[in-house]
Amino acid sequence: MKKVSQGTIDRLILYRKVLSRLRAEGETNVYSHRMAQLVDRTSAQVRRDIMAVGYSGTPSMGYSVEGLLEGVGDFLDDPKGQKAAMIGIGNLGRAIMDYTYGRHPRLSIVAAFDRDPAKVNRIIHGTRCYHTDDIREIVRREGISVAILAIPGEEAQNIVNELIEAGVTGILNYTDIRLKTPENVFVENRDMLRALEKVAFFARFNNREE
Amino acid sequence: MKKVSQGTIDRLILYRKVLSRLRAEGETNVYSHRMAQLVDRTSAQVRRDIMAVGYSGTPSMGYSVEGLLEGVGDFLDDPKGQKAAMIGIGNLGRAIMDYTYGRHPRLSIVAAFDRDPAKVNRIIHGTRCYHTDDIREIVRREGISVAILAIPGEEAQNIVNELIEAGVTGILNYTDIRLKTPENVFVENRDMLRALEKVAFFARFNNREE
DNA sequence: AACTGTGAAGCTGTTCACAGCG
DNA sequence: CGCTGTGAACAGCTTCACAGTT
Repeated sequence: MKKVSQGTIDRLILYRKVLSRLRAEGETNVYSHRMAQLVDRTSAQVRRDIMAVGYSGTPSMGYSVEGLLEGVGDFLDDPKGQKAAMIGIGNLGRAIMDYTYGRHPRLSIVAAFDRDPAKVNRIIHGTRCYHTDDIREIVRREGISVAILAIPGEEAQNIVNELIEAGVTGILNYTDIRLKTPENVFVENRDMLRALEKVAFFARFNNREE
Repeated sequence: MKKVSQGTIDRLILYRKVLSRLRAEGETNVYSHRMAQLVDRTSAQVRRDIMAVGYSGTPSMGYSVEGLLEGVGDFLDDPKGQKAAMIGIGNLGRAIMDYTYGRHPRLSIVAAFDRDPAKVNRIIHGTRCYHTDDIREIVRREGISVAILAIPGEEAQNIVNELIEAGVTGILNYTDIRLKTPENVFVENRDMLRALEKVAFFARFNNREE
């Protein structure tokens, strides 16, 4: 596959959500201009992004909502599905599990880990919680490729090392530390304090949108 | 002030954190090359970013850790301080309050809101929780400029309207809906499911870092 | 007439590379 | 010498604008 930018992926994920709402509203077709309006972008950009997935519309009808949804889904998702692990089930871990539960057909959190023995063996939304000592074993056995870090920073690097060793190649990092990872592992940092600082900065000036 | 990109702000926030660690470790000076290494960027970019804050180093010593820290702080922070409100104190709201509590000298969460009467009037880390009906009054009275949305999507737009009317100009949106806001309000979207989808996508290929 | 798909132009942010300095 | 600060080159992404299609 040719290279696709992070921006394009971000937007495709957004288009998918918009499209599924359109479908729910009974729309069968949509023009790039309407899509653009719904996500606050230009129509040219919408068309470019859609080029990346290899789906084509027609000048007369625009895009088929159903067809484009499928095209975007095939592009973004692994057809075999992907499994994720939640590391840490404090308030944040639980919030994310609540929020994502049952929302995605081909991507789901199938295991949770915590080092508090009181939490081990609990079930959250059908997902079993294990001890962090068992990360390597479970991740490997389940074929988990994505991990969400919702723990305090101190332990993070060690756990990440184990995750990677067990086959994880994508990490969603809510920790405030900078992880050291090999080239082929994708890390998305989502430090919440840093996000707040950023918003505070731009709140001080009259500014552009995201 | 001239225009500064979001990327530069993101990195300055990061530099600040790195610098304060260096200070804690007793370092008094630092070169752009070392900074670059610590945040995984090029030295040229570090120097460019620092140009934006208007601080200067010297060829012989690089940058003074103390001086640069102060320069970056003066650039990023409002000297009068800024106040933030937390909207929603479910798991996510509490996680963020725990995590950010006492971590920033010039930016703090001074009020929380929830519509569950059982939560109203509780105190979390010294922060009072009010009913969402009182948002307009409290936000205005306290001079709150930033809000963090940690509620289900349905209510979000209405609450945002009130927040903006009361003077909020920056929103950190953990909701999955796209907010409609006037030009001069800055919105940072942090939908957690979308973040997970993104990581899952890039986890499938051997990829670049953030 | 209005849309898609897309070369090509335009822009923004990043990196190069070097003058100037201690 | 090795560093900073920065003009200039470069790269990547976004937008323009239009040929092709129905």
